[in-house]
This record gives sequence, structure tokens and C-alpha cells, in this order.
Amino acid sequence: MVKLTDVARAAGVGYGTASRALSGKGPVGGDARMRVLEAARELGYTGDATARALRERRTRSVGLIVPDMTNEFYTASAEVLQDVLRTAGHHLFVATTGNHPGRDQEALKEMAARRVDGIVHVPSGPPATHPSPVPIVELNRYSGRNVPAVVSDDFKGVKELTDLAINSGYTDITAIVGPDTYSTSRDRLAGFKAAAQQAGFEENATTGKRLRVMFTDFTAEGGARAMHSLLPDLPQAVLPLSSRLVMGVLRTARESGIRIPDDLALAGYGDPDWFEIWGPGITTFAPPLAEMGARAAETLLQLIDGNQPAATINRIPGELRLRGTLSKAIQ
Amino acid sequence: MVKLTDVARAAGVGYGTASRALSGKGPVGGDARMRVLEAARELGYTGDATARALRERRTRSVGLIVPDMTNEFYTASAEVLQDVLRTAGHHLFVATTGNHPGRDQEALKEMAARRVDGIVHVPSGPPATHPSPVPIVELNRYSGRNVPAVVSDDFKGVKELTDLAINSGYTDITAIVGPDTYSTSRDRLAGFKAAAQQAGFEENATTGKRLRVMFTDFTAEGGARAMHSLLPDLPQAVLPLSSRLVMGVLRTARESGIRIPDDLALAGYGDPDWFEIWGPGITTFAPPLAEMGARAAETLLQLIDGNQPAATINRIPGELRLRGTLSKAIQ
DNA sequence: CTGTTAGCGCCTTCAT
DNA sequence: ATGAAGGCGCTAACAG
Repeated sequence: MVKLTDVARAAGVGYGTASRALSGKGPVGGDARMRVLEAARELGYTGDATARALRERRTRSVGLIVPDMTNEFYTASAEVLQDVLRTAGHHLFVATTGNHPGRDQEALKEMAARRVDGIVHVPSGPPATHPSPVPIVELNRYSGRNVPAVVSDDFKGVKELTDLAINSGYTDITAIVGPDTYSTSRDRLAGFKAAAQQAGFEENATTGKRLRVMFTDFTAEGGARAMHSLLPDLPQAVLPLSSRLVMGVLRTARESGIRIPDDLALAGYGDPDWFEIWGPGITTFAPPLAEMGARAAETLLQLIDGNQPAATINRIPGELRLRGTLSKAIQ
Repeated sequence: MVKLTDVARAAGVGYGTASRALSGKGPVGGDARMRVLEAARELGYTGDATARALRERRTRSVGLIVPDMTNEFYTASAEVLQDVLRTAGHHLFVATTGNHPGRDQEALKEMAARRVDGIVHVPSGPPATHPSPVPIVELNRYSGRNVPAVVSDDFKGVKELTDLAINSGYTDITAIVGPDTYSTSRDRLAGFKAAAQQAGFEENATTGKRLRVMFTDFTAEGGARAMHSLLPDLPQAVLPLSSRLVMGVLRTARESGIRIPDDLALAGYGDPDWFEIWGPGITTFAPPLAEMGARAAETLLQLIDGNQPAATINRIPGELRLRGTLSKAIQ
């Protein structure tokens, strides 16, 4: 692998001069500069980032820790995150945790060892007790750790979604959410309850307006199971509060011959592109994934530059997408 | 940041001894080892991977270059790729190219500069003219570069899919594929044509068995456009040969009031999870994405270890999933 | 078994 | 404007 001394020799200049010419950082004679650049091109010189990192004490790389690369809920943010960071000269180290808190800490440690300049973290467990040696921004979920977090305003979004269902005339509504160890579950559930209770719904009411809540895994299987247990006593409307939960609910509904929205109305969360073309279209709350990715990147860049961003938890509003699964709503 | 000398001093041993104790690589007295480990834990020592990389001339990291992180077609492979590599002690550097060949070369160069030990590359352009200084495995598509490639056996898969459509009785079939600059387009198209021509179909036939081929972008918009241009003269069956193309076709069909499979039969490619729950279920050829990711990882590890894998283009068989959009097929 | 030391490739200060 | 040299943190080779 050709190195700086090779280039310097070929250009007939000293070591330091070659370095300055390539980096453009110091004074260099126009003639010498040209000869160095020429020689570098000739030899196919590619600076060694590991050596540079050691010397400069920064890697121009940032770590991204997500539960799962196959979930568009994370990758939609990651894509623009990557764009913003690349523009700023940073590249991405990625680790997945499978939502396993142990691997979560492992990944954090690995990133620290690699001396990344910063970390964007979708936490899947409680915060680490040790403070991090590198700047961290949490994305999508917040762990309670004292670092900036960029999340969707799920409380507001789900509240509005629930209002929509209520205003459509349904009086028996069930929400399905993930484990309440995740901030996302708690926020979405809070939004649901706020809307329902404000409208006079009561938990486990046998008459009048009735709300129910089911906890399960944030997976299609979890959604399918929850829906299955609902079968004996179907509500009028179901709100699976993640796109994977929606998937599970639809699977079970299909197997059980339940027609949506005829037999059961539905409003979802998230907006993978198939929501638009499924049946009559799935009414949903769409979090601003792209914007969240951009904001997380910008916040992290601030942190890396030594500035302290203002807000700790940054809630970005999403939007309701009205389609056909909440039938009466679109009349 | 605490370093090796700090640990050595705290443990009351020499520099090298501490290094050997931590790495487990050389002879170390049981007593000294314990004191070092204890001190390291105490101080929260985390070895500096950049320094280690410089010294060892390897980073234990591999680069992954993909067109797009939001496409499950790539991430489904990437997920298991990452698992296999992590088990082998390697971590992932990720770059996306947006299918832009220029960014493709840029990413390759960046990875080389970072001194990754190897690269897994989903190429979006013609091969670079310069040989790569680091081992490369191509995934999903092959560029023609002389490196191992791991791909789905699309020729066979699409041929079988087409046979299925033909045996279902359709005599007017149109395939939609992406730009033929991608090996995937060419292979899938070849499979389609092989089956159709073998069955006596002819291009642009005005009578008898008729096959048509439409080229467009490998995007939902491309699929929608292609489908739109088909509207005046609808075939009996359409084969959008990527999941994004399927998405686009379904969008246009929906807007145009075309019922599937009643007005138009369809067989797709790929198997994102919504294929199963859309309408009567989408009949499709599912490439073995997880297996491809694993194979690519294994092949790269071989290369990194200095072994030369046998096959240049490694075609892994996928499987047909029979569902409802090819109606007569499931009777 | 242990301490000492060279050097991985680079940037940067210091003389010149 | 340029060349020489120190040192980032670590591993491996060597001497003891």
C-alpha cells in the first residue's frame, strides 16, 4: 500500500511538504504542491484513515445502533441520517442489537473502542450506568439517560388518531401496544388513553364506551397473538400501534375471515408503503421518520462540535393519513 | 481516555506484560495477569481500536456498500451478513449509493482509505478499472468484475414462475423489469423469455401466444408508469419482476379500477411480508436473501483468510410461493 | 516470565 | 516555504 513517504519521494519533496500539499492545511509552494498532487494521483495514493485517526484523535465516523436493519421504521431514518452525516464528512458504523439489551451495551462498548466521534442510538434497554465517553443522541426511543433524544410526537399523534376513531362513532375500541419498557409504547398508550378517557371511555366497561389495552411484543407475531385473543369478544375498532402489529392483526383477521373495515375497523401506526394499497387503504398516524433522522444527525454534529443542544427530548410532529380502514371516518 | 500504560502502572507491571495479559496472546504469570485484568476493569479501560489497527494492519471491520438502506431486498441479506461477520469478530461500515455509479466508486475508495479488511458490494454500475486493494464480494448483482458474487438464481426462479403462469392458461403475458444495466434485470428477463419462448410465445404476436417486455426503473414509480402504459392493451397476466415494481403496478391497478386477479393476473418477485396479506396473496418467486447474506459473509471471510473461493458467480436457488394472484393456478 | 523498545502512517510543531 | 523529528496507542520481537 503506497504511503506518504512514497509520494514525497516520487515528487522529490520532503515528507511534511507532501502531507501539507495533500491536506491543503499548511503553506506549500505552488510548484511543489502540483508535483505532489501529480505523484499521488500517479501512484494511486489513498491516505490511511487509521493512522490519521490515531494522530488526530478522531475518526470522522459515527456509530449507529439499531435493533434491526430490516425494519423500515429504523432504516427510513437511517437513510437520511447517513446522508446528512456524509455531507459533513462522517461515515457510518452500524451495529444491530435484535432488541436485546445485552447486545445494546456490547455495541456501545464496541463503538467506544473504535473511537467513533459520536453515536446515534435506538435504545432497547435501560440506560447504562456509566457515562459515555463519546457524544450520544438517542433516536426513536428514549431510555431515560441524560442525552438528547429525537422522537416522534407519538402522544399527540396517537391521541389524534384515537379522536378520529371516536368521532367516527366507534364506542368499543382496543389498542394494541408493545412492552411498556419502551418509551414508544408508553407514549402511544398515553395518547390513546388521553383521548379515550376524555371522551368518557372506561377500561373494561361492560356498558357504554369501552376501551381495552393489550400488551404484546412489537412484532407481527405479537400482533397476531393479541388479535387472536380478541376473537371471542371483538371490539368495533382496533388500533395496533406499530406497523408490525398491524401486519399481525391483518394476518389473524384474514385467517379468521374477519373483514376490515366491515366487521372490524382499524387504524394503524407508521406508514410503510403497502399501507396505501392494502384493501381500502390503512388509516394511520405516520411519524416523520426522515425528519427525525436529519434532526438526529444535526443534533449529533452539534454535540461533536462541542455545543450543547437545547432540548433533551425533541418531539417532532407526524401526520394523520386518512384512508379506508376507519370506514365511517371517510364518508 | 485511559490507555495501556495507565493500566500497566496501576497493576504495577510493565507495558508489554499488560498488553499480553489483556490480549491473552503471550506468556503471562497468573498473578500478574490477574492484577492487570483487575486494574483494567477498575479504570474502565477500552483498548484503542485505531491504534491497534495501525499496528496490526487490519481493522476487523468490513465495508457494506448498498444502493439503499430502506430496501428490504438488501437489508434482509445485510442483517444475517452482519450476524455472521460479528461472530467472526468483524464489524460493519455501511455506505449507500442511491444506485448512483459515481457514489459507488466513491464508497469503494472511502472503504479502502478506512482500511477495511474486506468489502461486500451491491454494485450499481460497471466495474472499476483499478483492481481493489482489499478483498471484495459482490452481492445480489454482479458487475462483471473478476470477484466472487453471491446472487439469487433468478434465471431458474423466474423461469419457473413464468411456467406457472403459462400452465395456468394465460396466453398473453407481460414482464416488467428494470434497466438492463443490472445483472438482475438481465437474468430475470432471460428466465422469462426462456420459459415463454419454449412454450411458443412470441414477442409482439398479434395472434396466438404473446409475450411483451417493458423496461423501466426498479422503483414503484417505474412500475406504476409501466402499468399505466399497459392500460390501453392489458395482457392477461403481468409479471413485475421486483417487489417495488409490484408495488407500482398495484397502485396503478387500484387507481384504474383493475381487479386482481379477476381482470388481470399477477405474479411477482421477492417476498416482503405484505405480499402474503395483500388481497388474495401475491404469488411470487422469493429469492433466498438470508442465505445470500450468510454466503456472502462466509465467502468474504475466506478471502480475508487468504483462501480463494471456487465459484465466481454463486447462484443460490430461491423458492416459488403460490398464492392467489395467479388465480387459475391455485384451483 | 517480564521489561524495554521499534515502528505501524500520519500530522504538526520547530527550526531553518 | 521546506525538512526533520516527536509522538498518537498499541503489538511483537528481543533481551534479560
